[in-house]
Order: sequence, then structure tokens, then C-alpha cells
Amino acid sequence: MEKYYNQIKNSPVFYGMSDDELRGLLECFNARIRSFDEGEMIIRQGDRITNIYLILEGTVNIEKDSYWGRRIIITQLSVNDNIALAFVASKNMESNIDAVAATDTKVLVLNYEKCTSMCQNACTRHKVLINNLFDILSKENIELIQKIENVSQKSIRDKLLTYLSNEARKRKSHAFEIPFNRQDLADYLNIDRSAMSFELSKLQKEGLIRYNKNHFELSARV
Amino acid sequence: MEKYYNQIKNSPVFYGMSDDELRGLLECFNARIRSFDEGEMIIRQGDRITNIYLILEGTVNIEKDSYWGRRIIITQLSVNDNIALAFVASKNMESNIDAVAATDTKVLVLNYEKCTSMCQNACTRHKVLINNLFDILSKENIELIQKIENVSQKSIRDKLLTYLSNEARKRKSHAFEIPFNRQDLADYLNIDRSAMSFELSKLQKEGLIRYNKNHFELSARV
DNA sequence: ACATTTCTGTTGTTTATACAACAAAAATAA
DNA sequence: TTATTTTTGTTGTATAAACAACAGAAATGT
Repeated sequence: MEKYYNQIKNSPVFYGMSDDELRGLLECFNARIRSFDEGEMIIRQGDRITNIYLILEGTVNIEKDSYWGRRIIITQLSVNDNIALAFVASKNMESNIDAVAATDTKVLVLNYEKCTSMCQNACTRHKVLINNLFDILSKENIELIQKIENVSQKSIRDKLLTYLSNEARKRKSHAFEIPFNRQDLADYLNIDRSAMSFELSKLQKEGLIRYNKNHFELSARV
Repeated sequence: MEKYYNQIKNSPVFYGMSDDELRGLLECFNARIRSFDEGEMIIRQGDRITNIYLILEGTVNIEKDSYWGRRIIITQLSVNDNIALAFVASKNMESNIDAVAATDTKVLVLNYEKCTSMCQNACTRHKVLINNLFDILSKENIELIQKIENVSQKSIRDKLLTYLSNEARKRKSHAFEIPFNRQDLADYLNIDRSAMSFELSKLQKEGLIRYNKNHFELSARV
């Protein structure tokens, strides 16, 4: 736990807390670290989520298997992100998503329910926490809207350009790495991988983008 | 204001508050009611949102005009829903969506920023409020994931069946009214209206669904 | 009650994408 | 190093959806 202490302290979940508050909270929360291998399921559809999961290392895909068997990647999370936070608040609602470790992953697990039932939201550190969680959830919300915009484009070309421009804006640079391999990007944008590869080449030939593996650069014209 | 008092008191935003707390809060928030005609913009892309908007009457579409001019309906809100709540918390972020009155609409407007700067989150009623907002945002989050599932289906048929089953589950009934007309539903699912109409007829002929105007019934086979 | 506008369903044509099959390149294991 | 597996790019074909154009129904206004 100590190895990650500074990282935890600087995470958005615990933003603005003193060392005393944080250590108290970690105890109150019964905090522990769990490891997951690549491909392991951290959360399954149907689970009832009562813990806060804070990613300390690795990346996690939020996925859903459609009724007809196709995989949908809702979003990809990485260090300092929370997994399935929205389901913690809605206590009696089951998770409708899977969380799958995309790489080997370490997660800080906090028993939210236990803590809140003990202090009845009365302690100051809980007040800071809920404020932070509110902020985090707001940002997640905005991200989801962004994703809806990405996948709502009508052509493969527009999906790619929208996605890449949004990434560029987020990183504040026209050159950046994307966190997906081709198949995962296709599952994220809900398009066929080979058709996507073809369109990427076309965009490169037209000079709109340049890429090599996961490194992408947008030309000024995009 | 008095006309809506009970409705406001029972809305999720103010859930669990005493009359005293609520009245104090409404004053602190500088609460007022605004009316919008059908088609009017309540929020525009680029706006900085500092108010909480609670719908008292009517329905509101959250939309986005894509870069290439096509309309996307992200979601539709109705009585007791909040508009663009996620942008209130992220103070320095501009709205990336439009909120458009789909019918004549009345909205309770609360100056969130003013209130929080005055009481510095110290008063109990603010504590209750932020808890409520956290719950609301969680539910919105889950709704957005649901919408992503809807639009991520690969065929018009699957989009319709997924959307309709999800609606049925939400209303806990195989018969229900949908809040969209055909064009809006098409914009919500990101598909062509006429192709969608065609597919609806087909589903009806096959006996999977029955519908008349906005009333839909799912057969047991769906 | 009639005229006018909006909404919905139907059809044919064009176009884009999924799908399958494969080759080349890269990564991994032996 | 060589062999094996995984990932990525390319092509042709079948299919599904967009688009356009229109007709009938429903809603609205006068």
C-alpha cells in the first residue's frame, strides 16, 4: 500500500485531503489492493457493485457483449480512473457492463458501503470525498457524451476523424498515441476492423493523417 | 413558484429535505422559473453552465449538431430531470451539447455557483443536495451507457429491438408509449427515418412487435 | 368542413460497409 | 536464429442502409 501512497493521495478521488484524513479514510474503507491478469474480469454484468475501484496500474476496458454476441467497448480506463463508479451510488442496480483488464492491472478497492453506513456521511472527510466523486462522475458523464458523438457519426471516415480530433483536443497535441489496437478501436467505434484499416490507409494517402502503429498525427487540414 | 412547490419538493434533487431546508435553499439559490416555447434553445454548445435546470413541465432534447451538419439526439429529458447537470460541476468546461425544448417547457433555474460560494458547502442542506446530485448523476451515467448500447448495434433491426426491449424493461411492461416521433427516434438511433419505418413494418409483419403511432407492444418472442 | 401542413410508410436506386479470405508485417516463443 | 502466433493491411463480393421521391394518413389551422 505504501508503494502507491503518493499516487493515491494525488488521485482525483482523494483530492484535497490531508494525510490524516486520507489514512483514516483508507482504514474506514477497508482499503486493499487487488491484482488482475490481462484478460481477467474485474466486474461482470449482473454484479452488484459496493466497492470503489481505483486503478493504480494498467488499463481496463469497459465492455458489453451484445445480445447477439458482438463485443462493444464502451470506454477504456487507465491509471487514476474509477471503474463503474456510477453503479456504486445506485445501490440496488446491477452492473450492466463488464470490466476487463486490458493489461496486467492493480486496483485499489474501497468498501464504500461499509464506510458510509458507519459514518452516516457525517465526517468531514466523507464530505470532501463525495464532492470529489461528484466531480469525477461529471467528467465521466461528459466523456460518455463525447463517445456517443464519436459512434454516432454516419460513416467510418467520420467516426475516425471525429475520434482522432477529439483525442488530439484531449491531449492538446496533433500527435499522440492511441490506447487501442486496431481490433479494439473497431469495437470501440462499432465498425469492421478491415474496413477501418482500409479507411485509415486512405486518410493517410490523402494526407489527412499519418500513423505508425499506435502513433497518430493529424495534419493541419483535419 | 407555489404552484410547483410540491412537485419541486418531491423531485430527486431535493429528496429528503424538510420544508425549512427547501425554502431556505430555494432562496439561497435565487430560484426562478423560466418558460421556453417549443423549439427554443435552453442551452447552446459553448455555453458555460452555472445553473441547475430542473424540468417542471414539458420535454427537452439534448442534441448535438455534428461537424458535418447532421443532428444527433443524445437523450430526451422530461419532468423532474435535470438539464446538463454534468457541466455544472466542471466549472471551466463549456457545454458541448444543445438543450432544445421539444414541447413548451417550464424550468426551475437555480444559481448553483452563487449558493455554493456563499455557504462553502457548510450547511446541512447543501450536504443533502450534493448527495442527491451524486445519485442523479450516477443514474444519468447508467442511462448514457444504455444509450451507447442502443446505438452500438450493427443493424437497424438490432438497434430497434435493443431500444424497444430496454424501454420495456424500464417501464416494466411489454406495452408502452415512446417519447419520440419517427424522425426523432431515427436521430436518436442514428439511422435513416424511412429505412427505420420500413424495418418497423417488417417487425410488425413478422409478429415481433405491434405498434400504433407511439404505442408499442413487444411480443413474448422478443 | 375544408385547406394546409406535418408525419409516416413504401418503393427503387445508389452507395457504403460488413464479411470472408488472404498476404505481409510484427511480435512472441522455442 | 528460426518457427509460430498475432496483428495489420488489402482485395473482391454480398448485403444492408442511405437517399430521394412520393403517396396516404393524421394533425393543425382557418
